[in-house]
Amino acid sequence: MISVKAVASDRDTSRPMPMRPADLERVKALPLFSGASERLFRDVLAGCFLQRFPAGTTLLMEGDPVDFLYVLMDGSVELGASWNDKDTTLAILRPVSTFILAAVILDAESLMSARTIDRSDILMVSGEAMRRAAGEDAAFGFAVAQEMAGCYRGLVRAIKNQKLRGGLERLANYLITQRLRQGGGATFTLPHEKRMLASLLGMTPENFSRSLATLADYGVEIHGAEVTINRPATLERLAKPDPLIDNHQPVTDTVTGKAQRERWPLPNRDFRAA
Amino acid sequence: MISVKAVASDRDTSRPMPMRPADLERVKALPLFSGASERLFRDVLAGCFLQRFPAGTTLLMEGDPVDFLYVLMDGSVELGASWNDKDTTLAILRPVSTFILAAVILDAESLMSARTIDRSDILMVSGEAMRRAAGEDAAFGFAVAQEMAGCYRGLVRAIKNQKLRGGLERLANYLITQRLRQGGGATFTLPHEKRMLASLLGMTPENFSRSLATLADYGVEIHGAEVTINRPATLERLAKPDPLIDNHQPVTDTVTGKAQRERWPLPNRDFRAA
DNA sequence: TGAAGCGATTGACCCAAATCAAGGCGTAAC
DNA sequence: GTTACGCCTTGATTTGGGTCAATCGCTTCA
Repeated sequence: MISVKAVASDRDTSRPMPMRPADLERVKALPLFSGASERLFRDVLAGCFLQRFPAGTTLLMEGDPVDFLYVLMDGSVELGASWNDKDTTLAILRPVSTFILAAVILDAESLMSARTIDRSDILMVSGEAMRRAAGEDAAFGFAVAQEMAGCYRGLVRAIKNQKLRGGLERLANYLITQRLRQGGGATFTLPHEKRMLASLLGMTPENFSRSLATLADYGVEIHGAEVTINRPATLERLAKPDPLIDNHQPVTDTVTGKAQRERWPLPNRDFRAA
Repeated sequence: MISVKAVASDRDTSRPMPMRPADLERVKALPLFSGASERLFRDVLAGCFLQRFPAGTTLLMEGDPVDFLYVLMDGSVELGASWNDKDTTLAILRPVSTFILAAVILDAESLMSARTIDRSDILMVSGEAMRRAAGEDAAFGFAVAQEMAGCYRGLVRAIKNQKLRGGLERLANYLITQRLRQGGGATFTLPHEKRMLASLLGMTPENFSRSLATLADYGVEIHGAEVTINRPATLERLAKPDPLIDNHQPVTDTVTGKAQRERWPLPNRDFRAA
């Protein structure tokens, strides 16, 4: 549970934002929309709105009906779940990402909660418009199917990671993945609070801390959020990264969708529908 | 690892089967295909073939390229994964189910292995035909998206089950779910070997056995594969079933797709694209 | 400049689950 | 029948991870 300071300040209230042309371009660049015709794109985004939320805002609770597809334009969002007074982090999103697409497609209640981590700008797109467009436009329907397939495969990886590996191994692989995603240098920065990473990796903050300390034996130096991997080969011998669990694709400007991440590093057979 | 006795018998070799009209009807009844036109259905299934496999046949290994959508018509199939000499069961399928749809849609390698548990009849549909049809026919593309969304939500439930609950709780909820799926009577039958259920629930066979014994205190009687729940309320107090984790939908003849299961028990807002 | 609050760390302890080992039971092969 | 093998169960032990508690350090705010 992260509490949010209740400050009576304008900064901390959510509010509508003007939608700039640059924002539109970034949305259009998403694989989900990049194949759409100008007309379909306008139809789907008609009535959408961009909104700024303060850090710690609950966008959606588990079980809530889902009326919008959310697109994170700026900031970061945590997807989580809870049961019986326990809770866990299922994913941490960075721009530009869509979320709760599955619930939108099925017009179902959300199985996850969504909360802003930092102040975030979020585009909200009519779920009804999404469903209508996906059912009427073959190319768009296929793009939705591909995006869903990518999300599905991300979860398969997550379950394998969770069921087959121990905490230390999950952490080691997380660090290797982060290193690659941040350019591959020896030093990089943990992108979020350690407590949240612990929850994402399915461990307590205490064990996360202890596991980080253990990794010193494998050449991992920690100073605050700064991580230095001095002996990558040693760490990999422990982590045993596997392309069928870990998605080591570096983050680029041109590749942002879950489906795209899943297709890498395969050669691009005809990707979009002919 | 389940070893298969190598018996030099005709029964134990896979072989093509004639596709009966009744089989076609059962495939057509799947939500994935039920909205398709006769023409699209014929196009997609052109070149498909039905094949009978003996028990224990590996249909697909992790990392294999996926050329076909598989449809389990009869028998049962285990989807699994392994890493570092450990392995785990991700799902156990019963007819009529499709599998590895996500890999087909993205033309990607499989993240899971697939193995027959019993002798099984499996329909193999060209992945290329699936992708082409999904990209050309809006209704079919949307049906694929819905099916993927249903599969996705099934995995979200699985991760929540795994990360938020302990072994005993997972078992208790599994029993409650099985009871409902088998008609809701006090007594029902475990549908698979205990060792496989243990793997599905993320525990060792030893702990599975011990956990079953523990549940005697909660009114659960075990005789072989026969389970009797004498005090459902007591068991539920332990299990704390949650509609956002457990899918308690009873199995019916008319509802078979992953997407359909996810929509229940919501009222049917216009399901198929208008 | 404190004081409060929160995240991170560390240590002591406990519990759940994995491992190792042995034995029972049912089924299939000979 | 009898043997062999696989599955299941049960017990003893170990281990990974969770819980509880105390402390440190940083940031925020009065």
